[in-house]
Amino acid sequence: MNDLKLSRAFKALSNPNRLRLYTEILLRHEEGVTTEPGCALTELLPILKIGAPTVSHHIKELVNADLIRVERHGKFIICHINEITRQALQDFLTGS
Amino acid sequence: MNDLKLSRAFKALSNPNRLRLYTEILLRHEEGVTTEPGCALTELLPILKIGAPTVSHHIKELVNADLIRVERHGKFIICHINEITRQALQDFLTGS
DNA sequence: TCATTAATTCGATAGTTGTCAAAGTATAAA
DNA sequence: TTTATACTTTGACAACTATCGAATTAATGA
Repeated sequence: MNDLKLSRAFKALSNPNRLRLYTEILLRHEEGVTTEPGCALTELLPILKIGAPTVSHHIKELVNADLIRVERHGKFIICHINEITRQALQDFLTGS
Repeated sequence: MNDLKLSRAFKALSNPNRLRLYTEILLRHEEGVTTEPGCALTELLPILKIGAPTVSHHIKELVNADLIRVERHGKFIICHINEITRQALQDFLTGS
């Protein structure tokens, strides 16, 4: 993963609200043994003190940075961690 | 390390030029067996296509985000990786 | 079909950022 | 003490970002 792509991923995590969204998706992603995998957008909305349009915008940024992917289930949007990018960031910080 | 502090560190890595600076400091930090530890600012300047004032500004941002620390050796500024922050970011991405 | 819930798009705006040129400070060397 | 090198500060400006309210689209259920 090149410098530019890495910096885009870091930029997506550089906003506190967006970082929080990613963190929550990460948490729910960790569980996922008995429960369904992924995280519904509706669950995330009440966690933050920002409106739906802004959350929507932030989710799009996370997707654009390849940090997460989303899929629609009827009315709902389900968020998933993109493991490949997550691993790439981790590797970068390891120095490998 | 809390959300806000984490997001500040990620923000510092969100600019390609600043990421590059951090990467170079990281590389030189890795070597450091025969050579002196740390990385002189003067070495970094010619790597990027930006002026000295901008590099100075970026270094300050990296310091403010606790990603690196700097020390003056006579005329020169030597940059060092802050291992604690680096480890914290890595831990965050591991989900721990 | 109508009402409800979930999410997105649009337009606006206040605030932030990256960059530079010019001027300034700090240290060392001649 | 003058000169040169290394770096910082300041002021400015174009570009970008986070957020909101209002309007819009998507899907479901009554």
